[in-house]
Amino acid sequence: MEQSLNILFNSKLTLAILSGMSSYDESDAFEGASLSARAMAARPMPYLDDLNPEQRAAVEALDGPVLMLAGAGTGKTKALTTRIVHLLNTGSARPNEILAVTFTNKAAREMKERVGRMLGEAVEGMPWLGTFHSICVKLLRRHAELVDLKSNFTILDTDDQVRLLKQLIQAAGIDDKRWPARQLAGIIDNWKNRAWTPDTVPAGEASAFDGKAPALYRQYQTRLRELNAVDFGDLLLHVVTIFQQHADILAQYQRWFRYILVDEYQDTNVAQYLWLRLLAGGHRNICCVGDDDQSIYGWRGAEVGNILRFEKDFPGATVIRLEQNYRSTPHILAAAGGVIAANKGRLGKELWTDAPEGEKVRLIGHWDGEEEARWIGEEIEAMQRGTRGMRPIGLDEMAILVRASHQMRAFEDRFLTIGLPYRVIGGPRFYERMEIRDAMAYFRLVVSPADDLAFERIVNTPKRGLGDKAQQTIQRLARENGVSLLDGAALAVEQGAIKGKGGAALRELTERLAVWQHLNRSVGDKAEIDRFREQIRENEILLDQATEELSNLQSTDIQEFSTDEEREEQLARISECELVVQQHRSRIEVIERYIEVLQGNHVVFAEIILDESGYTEMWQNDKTPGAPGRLENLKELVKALEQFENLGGFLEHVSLIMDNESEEGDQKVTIMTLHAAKGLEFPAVFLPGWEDGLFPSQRSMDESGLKGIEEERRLAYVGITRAEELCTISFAGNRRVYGQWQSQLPSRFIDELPEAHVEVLTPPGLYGGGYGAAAGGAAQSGLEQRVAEANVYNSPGWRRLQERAADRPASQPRGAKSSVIDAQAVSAHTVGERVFHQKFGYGAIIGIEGDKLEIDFEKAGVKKVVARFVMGTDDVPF
DNA sequence: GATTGTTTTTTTTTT
DNA sequence: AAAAACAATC
Repeated sequence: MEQSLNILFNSKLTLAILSGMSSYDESDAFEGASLSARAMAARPMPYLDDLNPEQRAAVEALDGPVLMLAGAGTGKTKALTTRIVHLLNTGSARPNEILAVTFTNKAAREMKERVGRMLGEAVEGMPWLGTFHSICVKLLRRHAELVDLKSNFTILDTDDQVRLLKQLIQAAGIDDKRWPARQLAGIIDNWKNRAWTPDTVPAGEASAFDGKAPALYRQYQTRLRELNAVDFGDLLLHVVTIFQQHADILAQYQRWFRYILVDEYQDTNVAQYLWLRLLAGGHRNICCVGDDDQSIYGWRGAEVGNILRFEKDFPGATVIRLEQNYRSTPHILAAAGGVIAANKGRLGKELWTDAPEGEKVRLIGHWDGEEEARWIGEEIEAMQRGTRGMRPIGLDEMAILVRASHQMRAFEDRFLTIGLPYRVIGGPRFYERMEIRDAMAYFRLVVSPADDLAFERIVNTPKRGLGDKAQQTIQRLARENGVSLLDGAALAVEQGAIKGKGGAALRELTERLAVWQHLNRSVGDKAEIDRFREQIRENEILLDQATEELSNLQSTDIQEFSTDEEREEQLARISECELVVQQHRSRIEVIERYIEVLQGNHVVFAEIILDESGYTEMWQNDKTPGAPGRLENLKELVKALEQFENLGGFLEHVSLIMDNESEEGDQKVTIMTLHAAKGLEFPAVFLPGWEDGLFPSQRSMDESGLKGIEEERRLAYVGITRAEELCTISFAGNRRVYGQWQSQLPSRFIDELPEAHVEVLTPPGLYGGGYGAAAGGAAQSGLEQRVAEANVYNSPGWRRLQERAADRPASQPRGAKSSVIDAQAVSAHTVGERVFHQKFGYGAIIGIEGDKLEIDFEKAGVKKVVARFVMGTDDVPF
């Protein structure tokens, strides 16, 4: 309803704008809406004075397609927010007619804040400023029925997805060991990113997963529909489908969103690109902001091609380059520029700055990863005090940016021992942690009883003695009766289909859930509250009676009883009575809490659910080291609830929020991945681990070849450009990989650093060691040579290690030394014999070790198995 | 079905 | 080296 009203209003405004767009002064032919537009147009635009000429051009080019190529630190967000303000201020659009998309919630939040600040809170929030995903949820809730969903669909995360796929894989009789669900989830995700439905997956791509992937994809989509659920990829894909199949709806939104702004355009995937192109198809008022040099999400479907192709997609587009950098020193920019110059097919930008020259980028090699961490720790402490005539730098102003999260450990270890405060950004997301997801599953089940996935997750968590068999019974009953799993469970309880402890526990669970669901429905119900109050009164009467009886009993002198028996009886009566009193008291307490819930206190509600389900207790009794932390997390979860209206609202928001709030406050060094650092800046940045295989990552090179290296190079560019004043790159000659020591070569990106902007430091402990970090690097020769001089490969220590390595024989194949023990003689099996194993199928014995057999299975590869789990076959060996 | 011991795998990056 | 997955045992 609200929508149609707005459209009515909107069409009036449209007329006004269409006629008056080119010159603001002519819109007075229209009254009503146009009046406000004109009034706004007359406002001064002080915000434009804060911009440089390019930024200003980008802000003022309101109509038609605009591509803003904004290098790192060039005031991109400023231009974008000012553009929104300008749109509003000129009366070109109302807040709800602007579609502004970002990739992360953080970026969306920041933009909202900045727009709000610039407008002085005059305009209420913009409903269509958000992430691709959050906007798609809104759209999809409105039109869910067009893709066979109900508008209260649930959003699955990766974990749910994988569990669902695992079921499908097993149901299809495929070995889920050889074809793990994770992998299939990745494949399907990829397809969805490219906007491929089960019907449009190209034949060439279909071969994955033994050629069964497309069929599984189709089944998965069917199953999702049955569950009334979508995954992340579906959010985009469904909306695109709706737009493609319903021209009227598309047209409505094309009119509705008068201006479209896109942040980080280089990160869009095909589905997002289609989505944007469809929406912008009418007026083409689309402004995309991005930097092809900062495209680092190719692995999750981002297409740099989208930004490279913009001018072809939108002919006549205005292209504006923001090249003046306000963040970094010239040396830092030049170093970054030197690295990125090696990439091909760039749109081309050259960053420049007015800032004073500052320090060169510093480069240092270390003996190993621990040494690197130690050095950086010392360096941070020195910089904190102020070193080499530089100002003291606060811990908050320093960051260590790593390629992969496992690199963080060395720094954490080191910083813990020297007591340097640090903060890790990234890591497992709060809402992905097991305990949080369990708790959320309980909440989901209370809000929507038909959520089968949530039910599956928590039936036996905490342990209720409901194993596979019991769960299959529930599944069967649910399927036979065409009801949800929860209802199926209720049926099972009624019919007594599950016996013993499990049955009793299941009864309690279903009853409890019924109570919670009732509470959830009755929030705000006055009559219900009165009913509970009545119950309290009843209990109070009973409590009074019991109390009185108790005091009577207690006032009787126990010595009055002549026999021991009588005395014992009396004592038993007293304790029974005490118990009754206690029971009434706690009942009253419980009901009081229920009343709080009914009065709308959903925080108490969450506590009740977690307590009564036994979930809190489960962790309290858990003695694994992680348990206290998990309880803390649960507390945090409950606290986070405070900010929402009710449980339902909380669940809705949380499904899309994947970034964990970083606790602010204390001075701490930040440790995070390069990916997480995009969009951030720090006065001092450390970039450790620049070694071939680690950075650029081996995997990236193996999987995507040259393209992979280019993306890694962009990652290097992102890393260097995070630094404002001081950037320190380092590498180690040796590093532990999977617990094995490996020697490393310096990253090829190091060779690409322009030597004029780099200072090579000498690591302490080499060349007879002991000089300060700043002592070395005076040679006149090329950078590469200087690196060679300074790095560990020329050091005596390095040679020593090489020699030692040569002495040691190459590592033996596992088990080789012990496989000849005489147990072979007593074994019932012989090497070469063909055998059968329940789980792994047929295979040939290739080694015998006591009662353990090493078998090369035909399907499962080489495994070690205990002999008694293997049956001989009559087949001739080999 | 849960607990214990053993083997295998993991290291990109995330809405 | 540590976590996860698995096999075997209780």
